[in-house]
Amino acid sequence: MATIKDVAKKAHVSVATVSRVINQKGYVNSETREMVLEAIKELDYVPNELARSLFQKKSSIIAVLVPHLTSYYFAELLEFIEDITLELDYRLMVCNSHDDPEKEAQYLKIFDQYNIDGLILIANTHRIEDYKKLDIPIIEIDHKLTEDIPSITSNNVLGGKLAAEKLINTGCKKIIHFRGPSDLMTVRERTDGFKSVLEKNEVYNFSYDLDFKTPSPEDIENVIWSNLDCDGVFCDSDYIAILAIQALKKAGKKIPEEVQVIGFDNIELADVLKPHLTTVSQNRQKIAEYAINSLMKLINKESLEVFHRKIDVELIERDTTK
Amino acid sequence: MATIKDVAKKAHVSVATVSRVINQKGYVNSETREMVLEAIKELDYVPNELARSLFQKKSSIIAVLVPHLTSYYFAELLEFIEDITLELDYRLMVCNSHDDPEKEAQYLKIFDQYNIDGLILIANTHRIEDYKKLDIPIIEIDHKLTEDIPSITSNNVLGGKLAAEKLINTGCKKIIHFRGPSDLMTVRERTDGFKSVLEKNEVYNFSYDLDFKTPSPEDIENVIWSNLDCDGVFCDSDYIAILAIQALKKAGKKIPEEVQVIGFDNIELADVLKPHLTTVSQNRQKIAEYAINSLMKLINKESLEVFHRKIDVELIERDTTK
DNA sequence: TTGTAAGCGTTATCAC
DNA sequence: GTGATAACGCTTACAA
Repeated sequence: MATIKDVAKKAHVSVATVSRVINQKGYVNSETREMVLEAIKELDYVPNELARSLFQKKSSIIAVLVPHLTSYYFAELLEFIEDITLELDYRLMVCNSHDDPEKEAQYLKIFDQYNIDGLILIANTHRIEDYKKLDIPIIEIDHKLTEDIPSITSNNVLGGKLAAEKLINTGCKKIIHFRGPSDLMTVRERTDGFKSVLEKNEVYNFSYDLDFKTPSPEDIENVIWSNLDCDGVFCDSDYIAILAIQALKKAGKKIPEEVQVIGFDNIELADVLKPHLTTVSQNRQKIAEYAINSLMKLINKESLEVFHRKIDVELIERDTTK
Repeated sequence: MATIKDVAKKAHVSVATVSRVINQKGYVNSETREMVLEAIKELDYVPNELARSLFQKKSSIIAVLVPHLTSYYFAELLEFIEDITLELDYRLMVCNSHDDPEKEAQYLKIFDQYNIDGLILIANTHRIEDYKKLDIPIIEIDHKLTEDIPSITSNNVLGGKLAAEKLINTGCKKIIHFRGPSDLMTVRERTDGFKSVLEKNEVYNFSYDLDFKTPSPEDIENVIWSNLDCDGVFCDSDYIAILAIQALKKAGKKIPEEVQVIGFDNIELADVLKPHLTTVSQNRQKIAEYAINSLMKLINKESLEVFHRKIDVELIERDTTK
């Protein structure tokens, strides 16, 4: 590994000059520059980012703390985030919390140690204080833990409303809402939006809590078998919706003629599996873009025009609704 | 952010002593140690890993280069890898190549810049020389690009054989093999294993190439409609198998009575979607464990007892075979 | 326009 | 046992 010294020696200049060339800062004679560039090329020199980081107290690394890697929603979000950060010449450190406070704490420490420039936080946790202690910029996705930490979330209330309106407008009279854990803000918001519309229209409905990561197919089946007269199902994830559809089919229900189903997320499978799933689409690309964008602003000490941003969701109508 | 100097000052000792305490190296009086520990706690001090890395020329960061994040197979592999690295107190840098040589090249540069300690390579690429130039330990997963780079792969030949044997033993006479891109080693190996058994038994079969990331449902459907007399389908991924099952159902085929289907990977959905999919299971946990294990050995300058390791696959029989 | 040298936060090698 | 101090590879005043 060639160092800046090697380059300096080869180009017969000082390390300061080489540094100026690399960083395109300060004056440097164009002939000298050529020599240096030449030497850099010959030696295959790349500046050591660690040394740089040490001096500048910034690492060009940003961390993403996610609760899981294996659910499509998070994986795709991460993929978008990675795309953008690479473009901006930042690196990505993945931190998988497994929703485990212990692991989060472990990572929290690491962020300081590596001069992480910023953190994208997608956590179901509630250890707000620990995050506030961190003196690096944070952008939260999906949740809004506190007013102090800027956030990007989907407009979940709208999502709930859109689903409810669709089901009502197509004549549903008894609706099951298979939701996520109701202690999550996203879930409560969707429920609020959903119920607000249904109650105004006096349509019978109830919510059943499931785990997002491993929703129990048996539970779903049981709920459906004890409510065979339902004609609408709204699910807080497409994965849950897929399970619900299976249960409904098993119960001999025709979709969408007898029962309509709406999912949430718009994962890849929603458009592939049959029947194609009507779903509330979260714009993950936009979420990722705004998140990184905002994070960059904070890193550059600029202020955010919108501190808590809501990204609109959209109802994608496919074959599980009329 | 407190530094080692702050701690030294507070504890009325030199930085050298603090360093000794932190690293538990060299002699240090137990009373002094107590004082230092006290100071560390009071100041909430954590050593700066970048400075450490700079000196030691190791970063405790390992990089994982993957072709995608959104396919379940890679996501879960990454998840296992992250689990293990965190346990070993290493950080993970995710590098998503999108199968794009440009991006790979970009990342290749970065590995040097950050003193990355090792690389887990899961690439479909063939830029062997560039990787060899890298003077960091590499473990390759899924492929074996060259004899020089140690690899961990599933026993794909065995996978193909197991599938073929199952189909033959249950009476299949005409078998379609929906495989991945045949320029991939994994795919060729599976094909080899598969065909070796079928040809020995003189069973008619043919292979059809698909993209792993976005296999075309239309292509699958077309192939099936032009081969309605087939009674066995072997797919190189569970995702493909799911699409094939849909096409078969649409064609009015009964599974497994009229047509049997076997997938590959054993993703989560295989055991959830109906009919539950018979599949060749790749042991991702074991692959991840061996990969990190081997990488650690290389990092510690130890030699590997097995340079190219094959992990056995297993046929998981569910409801799509007799 | 260029070079010298201090400093970023560590660790390790010496003396003492 | 402990403390100076050089070194890791870089950037940036400040001099020249």
